Amino acid sequence: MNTDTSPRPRMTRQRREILDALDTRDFRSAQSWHEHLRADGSTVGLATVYRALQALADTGDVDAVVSESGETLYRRCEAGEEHHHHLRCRSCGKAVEIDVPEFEDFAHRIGDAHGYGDIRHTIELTGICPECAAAGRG
Amino acid sequence: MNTDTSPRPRMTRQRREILDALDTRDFRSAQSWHEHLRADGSTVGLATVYRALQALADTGDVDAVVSESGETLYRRCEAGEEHHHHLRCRSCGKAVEIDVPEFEDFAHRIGDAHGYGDIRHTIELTGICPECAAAGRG
DNA sequence: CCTGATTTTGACAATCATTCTCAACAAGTT
DNA sequence: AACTTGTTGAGAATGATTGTCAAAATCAGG
Ligand SMILES: [Zn+2]
Ligand SMILES: [Zn+2]
Ligand SMILES: [Zn+2]
Ligand SMILES: [Zn+2]
Repeated sequence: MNTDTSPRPRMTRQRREILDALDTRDFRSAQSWHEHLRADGSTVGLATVYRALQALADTGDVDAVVSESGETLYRRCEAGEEHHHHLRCRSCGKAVEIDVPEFEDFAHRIGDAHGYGDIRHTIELTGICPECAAAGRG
Repeated sequence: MNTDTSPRPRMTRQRREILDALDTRDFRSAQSWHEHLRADGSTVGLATVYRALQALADTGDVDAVVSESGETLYRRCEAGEEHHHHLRCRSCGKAVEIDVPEFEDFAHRIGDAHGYGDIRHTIELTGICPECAAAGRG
């Protein structure tokens, strides 16, 4: 059987630029990343940014969370990082990675207890970071 | 000062119908609740359903969660119920309320540790309920 | 019950994030 | 260089949600 169904993506100028932009490790929407890129002189298209971020999220190279307003926010994940969660600033997107070890088991136990299978969980902490609080934002 | 800024909403036929429909205590999108209502003979408009659900969510009479696809799902909350979380079926919306007492404190401790204020948290467990699993859905 | 002040409704337009379309383009191969 | 095939980007399309506003309904008062 051939399990290599998807060839590795080609390294284009756009993909490079997007990867570079992601070094600013904050949570931002695809549109926001696009603005940043254009502001930096890039001519990359919005659709391309969406496609790249989704592809990266699929491979686990970036984290994606859905904000309270329903937008999807993306952030580069530390290489080789394991499953984890975030404490994110609702104002600027700055995030800290957190572990909630006790919860990982708890989730499955609860699922089993109610007969639910294929359990997935979401844990998101949001707040206002020190900088934003000091600046009166948020 | 007058703190009573919002008069209690008028009891209209539409509001009554929506409240009744909510007795089916599953998580459904505004559009889905609207379909149910129409299927039951109601002539309520979509915008009205959106407005009612949002108002109820604001007062805490219904729970609102954002699904992975970004849709907002609503479900009637048990009267007088305190803060809680859910284990929800991704296929049919059936949900069980769960407590995660250990986590409630943890959230604030983590926030303090990083200097983040106005901490909020989201915990959602999703899975496939026994019925859906048996029916091959999901 | 009638009336008027105010709220609510609903058809439809408008928004907004995201996805789709498809012809032009560029990466990587030979 | 020539070719094959994945990638791009402008703009259209989609889908959920919100805004608009005239018509209808609620609920005090009289
Ligand atoms: Zn911040
Ligand atoms: Zn986890
Ligand atoms: Zn189910
Ligand atoms: Zn909680």
